[in-house]
Amino acid sequence: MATTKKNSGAAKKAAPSAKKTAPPARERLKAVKPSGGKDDSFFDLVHEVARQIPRGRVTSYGAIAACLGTRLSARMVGWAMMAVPYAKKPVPAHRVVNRNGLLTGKHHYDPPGRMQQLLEKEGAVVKDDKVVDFKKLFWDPAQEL
DNA sequence: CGCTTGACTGGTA
DNA sequence: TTACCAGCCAAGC
Repeated sequence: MATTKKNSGAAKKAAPSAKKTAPPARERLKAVKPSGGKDDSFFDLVHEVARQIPRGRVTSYGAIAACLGTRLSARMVGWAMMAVPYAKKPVPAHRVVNRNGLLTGKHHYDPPGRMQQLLEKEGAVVKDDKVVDFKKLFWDPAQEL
């Protein structure tokens, strides 16, 4: 989104043309690499935390980032989420929403509405693409972990 | 080797 | 109240 000021006329390419961009070499590399369990990749870290999210519970990127010690790198968490589908283990990315409780990543799901469906199926109430009582359903990784 | 983009957040204007 | 700026890490071209 070119949040910064350097967005001027950078609207030439924008976003990878292919929705299913090639899986991050990082993820694939460790896949074949006998890491033994954990990786030094930031992605896996995020994936692990996200997997710890209880059913019917949601969390925010900042919470995960803070849990990892990189509160200022919430962006990376989002990037890691992009690699979720490429991750070896299933990651409930639908339980990860932004600090507003808005399903920002729903667009990345096969069907754009699947994220909401999953949340509703878990018992969460989603309205207008945002989690109702998000604060109540909020699950703090640092608190549980 | 360097710049841009990106599923974000928090603070300031 | 909403809008914009600045900071962080990583991958792609």
